[in-house]
Amino acid sequence: MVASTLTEVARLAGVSPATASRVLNGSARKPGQDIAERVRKAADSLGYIPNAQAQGLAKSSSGLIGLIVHDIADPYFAAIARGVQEAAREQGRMVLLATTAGAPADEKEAVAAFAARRADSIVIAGSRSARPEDQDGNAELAAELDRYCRNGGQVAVVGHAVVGASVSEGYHVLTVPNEELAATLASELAAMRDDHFVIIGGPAGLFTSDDRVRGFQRGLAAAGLPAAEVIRTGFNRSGGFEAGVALAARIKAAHAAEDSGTSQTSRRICIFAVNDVMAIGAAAALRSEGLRIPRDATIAGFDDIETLRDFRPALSTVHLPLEEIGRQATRRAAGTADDDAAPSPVTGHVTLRRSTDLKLQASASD
Amino acid sequence: MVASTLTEVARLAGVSPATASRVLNGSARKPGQDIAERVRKAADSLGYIPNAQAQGLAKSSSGLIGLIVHDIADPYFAAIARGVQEAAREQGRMVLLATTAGAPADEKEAVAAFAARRADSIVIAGSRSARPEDQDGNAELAAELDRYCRNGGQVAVVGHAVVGASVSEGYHVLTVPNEELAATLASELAAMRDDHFVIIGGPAGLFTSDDRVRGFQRGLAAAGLPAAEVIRTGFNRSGGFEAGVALAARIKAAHAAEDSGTSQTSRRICIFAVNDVMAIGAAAALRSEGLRIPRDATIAGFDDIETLRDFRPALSTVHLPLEEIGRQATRRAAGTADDDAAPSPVTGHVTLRRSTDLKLQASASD
DNA sequence: CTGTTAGCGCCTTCAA
DNA sequence: TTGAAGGCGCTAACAG
Repeated sequence: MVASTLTEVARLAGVSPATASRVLNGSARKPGQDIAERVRKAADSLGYIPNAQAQGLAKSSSGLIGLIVHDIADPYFAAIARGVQEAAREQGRMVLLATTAGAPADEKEAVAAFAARRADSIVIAGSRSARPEDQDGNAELAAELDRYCRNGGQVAVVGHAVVGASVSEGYHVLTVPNEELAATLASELAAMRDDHFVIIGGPAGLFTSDDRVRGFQRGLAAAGLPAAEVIRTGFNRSGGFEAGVALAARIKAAHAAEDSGTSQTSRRICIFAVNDVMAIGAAAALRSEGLRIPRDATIAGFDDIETLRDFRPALSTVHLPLEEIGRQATRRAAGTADDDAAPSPVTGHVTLRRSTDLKLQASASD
Repeated sequence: MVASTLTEVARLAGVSPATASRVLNGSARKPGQDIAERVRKAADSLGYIPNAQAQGLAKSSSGLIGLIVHDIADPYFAAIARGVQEAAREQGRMVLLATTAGAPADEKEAVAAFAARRADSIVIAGSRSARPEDQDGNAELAAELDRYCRNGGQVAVVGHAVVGASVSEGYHVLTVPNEELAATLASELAAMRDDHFVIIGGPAGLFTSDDRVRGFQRGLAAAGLPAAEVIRTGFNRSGGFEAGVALAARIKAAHAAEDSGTSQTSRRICIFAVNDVMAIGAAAALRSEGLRIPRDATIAGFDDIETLRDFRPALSTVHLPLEEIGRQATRRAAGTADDDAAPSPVTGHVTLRRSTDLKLQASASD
């Protein structure tokens, strides 16, 4: 990587590097028109591009913002990433991407790498984990973040604070009302049916999942219903699919029992998958087993992933402003938002669609 | 951003910065065990993190790889990004993300920004455009890329070369057989039906779209069929939806004519949307107009987007190894792949599913 | 307003 | 093997 330098430009323009710097890159001082013109001409005749590394070194700031996600191909993270990217652009920064599959140890590495690059701020988008196997990783991550913040870095975490993180200057948490929204979803669903509820959750210890499970149970309780059974599985499409297979077997067994008169009319199952992708997986499983939604079972998800909106039957879910969350987190970490004191909170809303539509249960409607 | 420096570590360990550097960061020379130990201890007692900017400045290389996409939230790009990210990780590099909505002018900016950061290589994933309004932007982009390459940068472009780019050292194009695959798709579809074909394409001038349209027409011609009508619209879900609305009207009109005996039996329509997202949009439009697929019309897409696989009716499409494409491009740009001479080409394959299943046309099957 | 002088933190010859 | 010195490209004080 060889390129013309500021010094070369300056020489060609017959001025000092300092002057060239002043005209080419922002500075409080404004050089004379004639000189400025000369420098600018020299600059683009040489195709000069400032060396951001050198600038960063000199100013000790990089114009970089680090983004940590579990998986950039997951539509949930992709949507957040879009928001982050947008906000970064507004701030005139670039985003550095790191994917970690949710492993705190990897996240720690990513933070260290961002710190090494002197990223101005870091946005952590993936769900926090309190699983025992992540304990050590979490501690290291917390330590790394702490150091980063002490060195003047800004951090914004989506959802929950990093386990063990000591609150310090420059550490912001963008709370997502997962629990409340899940509770609302539960009560709206419970209000109009007599179903048997089952929750398909992620691994225990994953905050986002746990919150949603807890909230849903709370909503059920508030409606005077017993707690739902919780099936723990992977926090992704295939996890949902597996759980769906198991549930399908159960549903079919119940149908069979019912048909043979062995048991009284079995209650229908209403499935709550803690995210849309899992819900889609579960729905696919039911369908592959010959069951139909909402006829044989109803189902709801969480997130309201855009790409999944055209899925049929339309998935009942909880809308989350993913892109906005990304933007907010980024702004928060930039200190741009003075509203750090009273940050505009993230809000979502329950969106009931056909996948939980009772009126359709009688008729076969895929 | 204040952090402990190599000098501090060296002082604490009682050695020279040079030695500390040799211990902490890779070097040919290996310092003595005892000394090395001392340095390492000093380093992490101070929480030393090397300043990548300074390292980059000194070595003039950054460990950065720039990725340019239209929109990171688009599942097509998200999938490619995953591959890029993976390959970058293998190479021990980090990825810098830029989104441009496909505007060459923005892409030029992005390249300049990457160059400023001294990115080791750049991967451009978005479709190239030859639209008149992009002419100037393309020229600038080509110039910028050329300069970047001349300065030692490596560039890999997915699909087509940038319009006007003069082939230079370090400029790689990862060809995607869009045309061939589209032709194959057309012939496979044509082989088993007597439908009236309609193509929903992106704006004229978008290479990826144009290639697929051309290929499809070629396949039709090879099957002895007349060229299909092409509807030009946005290269995204809403473009597909709009086109779908128009087609739905036409289909319904034909049905009405048929019912009233005004016309003879109208032939069914087989829609080819140049990408999956557009196909889904079109399908949604038909559905919202009360039409069913494949009963009232069949439809096929292109890309085989993972998130869309659970869509019903399952979408016929052309599978593209998106993630692998991202990986390959990244490797190519790293010079890692000696196979630049005989690079393993990208291959895809036609995947026919229910959305074009003729046997289902008689029965209503969503 | 312009030029000069120091570094920013690190790597890399070159001597020792 | 280790240390000393110079420079990567730029900015920020300080003179003039």
